[in-house]
Amino acid sequence: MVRPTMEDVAARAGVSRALVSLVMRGSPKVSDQRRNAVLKAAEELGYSPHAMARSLASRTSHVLGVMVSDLHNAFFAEVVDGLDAVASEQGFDLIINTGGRSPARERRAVHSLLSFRPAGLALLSPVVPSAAIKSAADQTAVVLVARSSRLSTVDTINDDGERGIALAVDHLVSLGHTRIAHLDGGEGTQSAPRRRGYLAAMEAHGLPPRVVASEYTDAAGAKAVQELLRDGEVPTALVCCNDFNAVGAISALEEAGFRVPQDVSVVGYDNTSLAALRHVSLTTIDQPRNEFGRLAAEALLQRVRGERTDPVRHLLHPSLVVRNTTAAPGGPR
Amino acid sequence: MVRPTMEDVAARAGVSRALVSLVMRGSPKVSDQRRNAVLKAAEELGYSPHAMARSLASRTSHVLGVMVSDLHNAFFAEVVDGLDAVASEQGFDLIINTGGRSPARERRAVHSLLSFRPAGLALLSPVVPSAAIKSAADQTAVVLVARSSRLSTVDTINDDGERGIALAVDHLVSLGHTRIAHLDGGEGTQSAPRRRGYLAAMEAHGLPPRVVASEYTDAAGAKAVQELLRDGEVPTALVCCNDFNAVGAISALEEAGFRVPQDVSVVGYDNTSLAALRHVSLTTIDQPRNEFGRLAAEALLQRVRGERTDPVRHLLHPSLVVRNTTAAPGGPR
DNA sequence: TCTATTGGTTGGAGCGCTCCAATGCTGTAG
DNA sequence: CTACAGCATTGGAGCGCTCCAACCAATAGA
Repeated sequence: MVRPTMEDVAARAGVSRALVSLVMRGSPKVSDQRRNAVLKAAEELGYSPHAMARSLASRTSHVLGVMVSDLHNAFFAEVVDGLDAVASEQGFDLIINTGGRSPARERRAVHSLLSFRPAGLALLSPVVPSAAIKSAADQTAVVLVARSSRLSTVDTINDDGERGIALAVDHLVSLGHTRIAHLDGGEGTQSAPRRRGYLAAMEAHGLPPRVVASEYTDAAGAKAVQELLRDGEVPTALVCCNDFNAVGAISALEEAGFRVPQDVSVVGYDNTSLAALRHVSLTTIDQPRNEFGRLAAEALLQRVRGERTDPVRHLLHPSLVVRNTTAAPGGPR
Repeated sequence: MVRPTMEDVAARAGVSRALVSLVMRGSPKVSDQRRNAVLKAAEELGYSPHAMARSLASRTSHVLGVMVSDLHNAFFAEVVDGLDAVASEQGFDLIINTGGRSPARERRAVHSLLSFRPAGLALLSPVVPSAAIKSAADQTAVVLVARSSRLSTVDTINDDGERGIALAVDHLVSLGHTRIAHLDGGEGTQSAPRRRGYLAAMEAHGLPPRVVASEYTDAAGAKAVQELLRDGEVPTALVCCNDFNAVGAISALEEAGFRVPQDVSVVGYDNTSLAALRHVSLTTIDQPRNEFGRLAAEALLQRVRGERTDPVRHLLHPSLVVRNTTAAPGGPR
């Protein structure tokens, strides 16, 4: 349980501690003979450098902190994949932490991450107040994913929600739909641009909009459809605020005797793995999640390397994924 | 961007560095007057202790490393929640890392985690070879979740897969089913005990077993059902290796004109959030995931505190969650 | 032959903190 | 008035490492 130090390796290899340090950092100015001796000694002792001591001494960090607001959401898993790919390519380690969608827990999580003095911090869809983000940004490079901000010291990566919803509406219109309703995400992040996108797209097509209050869950989607049915006026297509909401809407429709897509077409948002299941096979809007992560890591690393101090605002293009929940009104084909 | 140190706080409060250290660690042997002065100075400077320097100096760590084999799987999110709850309660921080289900990446992830010299390490369903686990266990306390091991230096937390599948079979038998097939998880972890449980339960009921090779994905579940149908002999109930597999099986059944549960009953395993969706509403076996995490954290902390050196082997009881994919053969009621 | 130059190697200082032994300071007993 | 606790407080050493200036051949140039 007691790990060897650089000193131990040096003693075993018959060299100085500084030389071991050079070898460990892959310096070219070490003779092959010594290098091999050091590597051999390290191997034999099972030595690996102490990351904390290293960063303390070098006054630099090779760690990026990542605060995931909700680990249960697979959306973030892919963002993390993207972050990880770029980070590890550049020799950075990720330390991840979760905030459980509660501002208090998130605050603690950010605090804990900062106590490791990371080179940068990626906040994935954080719910903490802007002031907390600002204070984090005073201490390290910060990038926000799926949350916008006007702070001049933080970078942001978002998808263009207006455009995404417009893709959905355009798709439905091109199939021949005219009565298209939107199940709204309410207070959720990103629901405002999605609503705006819906209203703008409907207007552009000269169609009357119909926004139904809902939320980002399948239960809410089902409830919204039930209300819609009670009102008697059933649209021929539904643009939902996300995939869960869409799946809930679909089950409520089917329970009420409507067939999807023959009677009603449904479009989700996010292209979660759920949407891809053949049992669901949901037409939806895909966000380039992996790209979110990659860009977030790159934004951080640019700041770390001092290449940039101006904030960047990435607005990525979503894309339409057509599956089996949309068709022309009145039946497929 | 340059953070204040203990020295700065000490200077501002007009005390020594050591006194600040005592205050930061909540020592009782500090006069209220000085304590307040220090806290005030720290507040004004926006100081928070440097976790790495602290752990370097104290030769102790308040960090637990967590290697999640697959972030995309929400199963682990709940395990992490459990870990987090216990850890933070005891003043420990979690640093999470992911292995992406690849032994090479996992090895790197574990290495990276170890370079922080964590007090303990939780490996969630790791796929690395046993030797790698052993070498980690030489360096710190290790607990394995959803993977068994005979290593005497590591603790393990698993669900009783045999019992879980038996619950499923018993449920189906009690509904009147006799032709019950098992879609097997193949090479996946935990698929062996599940298969054993199935065979034992069928035998106990005096029924002929039927194991169909499959995998832990919805595509594999669909494929297995298609093969079953091609063979002509359709069972009245399917016990699947996990929820994804079950959902795939259901869509293949429906595509072939069978109704679930009227014609065929289907049971999943894991009780993922997918199973709870009303559109799916899958009868399944629940594993106490949060409890996995809590027990894992506790096992680690017991070792850290030196309360125990013998390994513990937790085998938790799964439970049956009845939803709408199971019914008596020949239709509900 | 002597001085530069180069490339490899080293000891020492110091990163921000904890821990310990030692210090100063009360207050009380002798 | 001295002695001695008992307590709050402090300087210094040291955790494992990096970085720098200094050092030491060995070779090249004059």
